Amino acid sequence: MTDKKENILKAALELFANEGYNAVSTNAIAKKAGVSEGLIFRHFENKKALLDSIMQMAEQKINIVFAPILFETDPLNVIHHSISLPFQIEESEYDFWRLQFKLKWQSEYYNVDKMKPVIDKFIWAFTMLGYQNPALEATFLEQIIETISIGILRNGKESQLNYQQFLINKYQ
Amino acid sequence: MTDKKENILKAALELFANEGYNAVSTNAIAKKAGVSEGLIFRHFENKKALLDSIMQMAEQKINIVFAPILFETDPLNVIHHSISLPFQIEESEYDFWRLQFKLKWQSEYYNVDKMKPVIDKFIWAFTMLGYQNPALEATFLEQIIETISIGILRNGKESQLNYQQFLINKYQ
DNA sequence: TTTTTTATAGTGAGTACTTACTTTTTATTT
DNA sequence: AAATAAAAAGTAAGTACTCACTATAAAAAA
Repeated sequence: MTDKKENILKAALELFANEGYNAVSTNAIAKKAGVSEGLIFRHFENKKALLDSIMQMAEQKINIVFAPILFETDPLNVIHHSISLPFQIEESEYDFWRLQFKLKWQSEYYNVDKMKPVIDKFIWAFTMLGYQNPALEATFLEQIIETISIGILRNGKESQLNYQQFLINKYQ
Repeated sequence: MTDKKENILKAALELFANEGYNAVSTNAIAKKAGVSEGLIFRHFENKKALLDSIMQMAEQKINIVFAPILFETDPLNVIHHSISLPFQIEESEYDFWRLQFKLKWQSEYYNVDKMKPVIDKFIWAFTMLGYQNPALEATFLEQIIETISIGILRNGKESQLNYQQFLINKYQ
């Protein structure tokens, strides 16, 4: 991948994440990336394909982030690790995640199955720990993690630290 | 308010909620509302003011929906009633709420204080019930309610019914 | 009551400008 | 010189918004 292509992807990510896909023009992306507008269309078929390319990278990142949980063998660790996960996101990747949550509200990008392996792991963990309703506990935990992530993206990690401890105590 | 003005508001709400503000043209709104494009700008200063008008109506609805909770005198009822609240949303109002959640990701519309009175009521309830950390429990509950609401808007009420019972059992 | 005035509601073609995308021209590498 | 990469210029279809004008209806004056 050429430098300029990477610049385009980076610029597009930042703009899409903060302003929204429709609000950002290809001209604005080109300017931010320091390239001509035409170059965008040499590297990507159209504006939509540029977004798709970003989202594909996102899916890889999601897999990497959740991989340690899938390999975790201690059920309680699965839960505690999951709660702590959002706090390990680097600030440089916030745009990435902001875009994910934004696009969750654009139906064509909402993909339920993306989290399936993680939820299955949660169900396994809650079963092992003898919880009454592992399936519901699992989706509950998933949503809690999402909520913390949103809180961090909006108000920073510090704002959610108490919350992290509070939740870890809940799951003992 | 004239019929046509109401048509414009209705059409704009539906389109904004499903496609997103920037993705919808005033031309599309006019066509859906069955009016001339010019009429939109007679009734509203600009496209943004049309959205503002919709959001103002939304704020009123939010107040009405949460009012019963603020007047509730039994702390456990506050919690149970809150969990059940999302299930009382009528299907005809889904667009309304979808737009709310969508715009939460557009910073200028995100208003923390909107829910302040409700959270204060939650804190009061958890304090009365002798919980160790009422403030954190309150934001936790708020986020749970938001999560259920999102689930309902995405997958319908039925999909969240088990969840409702599960949560009410959690708070006994 | 009839006529006149004034305000409001509504239209649809036109405005300047922006959009995503294409074609042509220029620079750089092999 | 040939091939590739990038920039610049261009295009046609939209975009939000305006404007001159008409239709309706309420208020005021006769």
